Amino acid sequence: MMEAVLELPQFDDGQTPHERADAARNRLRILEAATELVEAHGIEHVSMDDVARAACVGTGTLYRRFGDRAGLALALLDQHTREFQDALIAGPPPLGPGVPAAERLRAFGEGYLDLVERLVELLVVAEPPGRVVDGGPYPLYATHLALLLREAAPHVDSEFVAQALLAMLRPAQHLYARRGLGWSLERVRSGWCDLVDSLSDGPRAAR
Amino acid sequence: MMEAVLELPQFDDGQTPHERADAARNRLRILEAATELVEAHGIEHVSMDDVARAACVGTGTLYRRFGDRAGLALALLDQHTREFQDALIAGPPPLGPGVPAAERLRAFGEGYLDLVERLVELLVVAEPPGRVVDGGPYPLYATHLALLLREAAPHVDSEFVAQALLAMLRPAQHLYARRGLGWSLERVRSGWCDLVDSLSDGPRAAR
DNA sequence: CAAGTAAACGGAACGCGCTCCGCTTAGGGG
DNA sequence: CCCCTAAGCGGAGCGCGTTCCGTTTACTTG
Repeated sequence: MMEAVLELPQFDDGQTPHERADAARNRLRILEAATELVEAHGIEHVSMDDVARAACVGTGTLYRRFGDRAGLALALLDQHTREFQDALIAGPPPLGPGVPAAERLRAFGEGYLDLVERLVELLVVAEPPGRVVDGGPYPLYATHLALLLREAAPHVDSEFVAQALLAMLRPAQHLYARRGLGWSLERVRSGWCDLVDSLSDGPRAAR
Repeated sequence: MMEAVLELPQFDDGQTPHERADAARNRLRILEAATELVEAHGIEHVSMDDVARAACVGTGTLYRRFGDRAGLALALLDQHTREFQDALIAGPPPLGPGVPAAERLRAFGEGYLDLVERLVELLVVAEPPGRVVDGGPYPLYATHLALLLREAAPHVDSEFVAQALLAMLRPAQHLYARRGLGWSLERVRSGWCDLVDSLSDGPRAAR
């Protein structure tokens, strides 16, 4: 039931035992095969067995490497999201540092919405029902937003509001807004901006 | 793949063909058996086959009545949520009408949080990944919140903010806040209140 | 009350995610 | 260079949600 630490593609820091050569080779094979299959058919039409077969690997191997379907999806997502994360921390403004927090909040929403828009299906799979939890990039996003909010909206519980804002951007939620409600991306975009602006609007009297 | 209209426990309005006696009896049996099993073991330990067996019914019947596992969970939820819904529309203030919108917004959050707290597991099952959509009580909640927001926070897209607020109360999200993040119910509660208050705080200059 | 028919029934069967376990092999120590 | 062992491997197997389809049955019509 997936409780082992789950080997990550981490560097050998002397602490972790070192990843065996065949293991590394298989991880690559799997990632490669999965990427190709997903690009071709969309993740909802690719089963774990499909990936295993295409990678010439047993299903056991697949699960040992990635834990479960969500973990594999997360790994496929990794390259795409890493780029965005780097831009947040050290990229050019307004996404990166160098402008007022309120502006960066808007930029975060717009940038992330683009990401979600492109990768919804993968994101949905990477985030199964009872497990918005660990692993993914959400903790980073949450911290990032909380930090910005402390500056832009010091009058509220910034961690809570960070989570609330993030909740709206969750893939399932976005899917609902876009497909279920039929909202345009522009509406969501400007809704986000209005919302963060109205939270930022000058600190008012403490309650 | 569940596209038929899905028979609801609706009254015979002359338009719908009339539900056959055996069908009605089986619906009751299933609901009864499911309620009991879920109370006894928690929904995560009750399979569809378990329910079918306990209700002395084929699995086919189960699926014809309720569409899928989520539909069954929704039906089990129905009685609990109906009460809350009635209170929203016609109950005593501050949940029902009769006080300022800002106050009712707070009351909604607190009341709904209690509901979620009691019924998370069921709610999670009732809301599978790609389907925050139709059926459940969410549309009602969304409309309700949007209405209140139009009064309390006229300066933003009230439908959008309604969805955003609702997103934070979604079962999976709540589970994450409570268990993943370890937040107390009180923190979530007061986070909600702060948030809606800070949205309500006097209309400010239109942007 | 008999016959016709659409609806409902039940459970075998399917697909898929995930686990388990006996076998194989990489890689370090002697 | 060989041996030993822990890590890795593969795929049969399991549980469960869901579907399919041949059979049964409640209601209607005459």
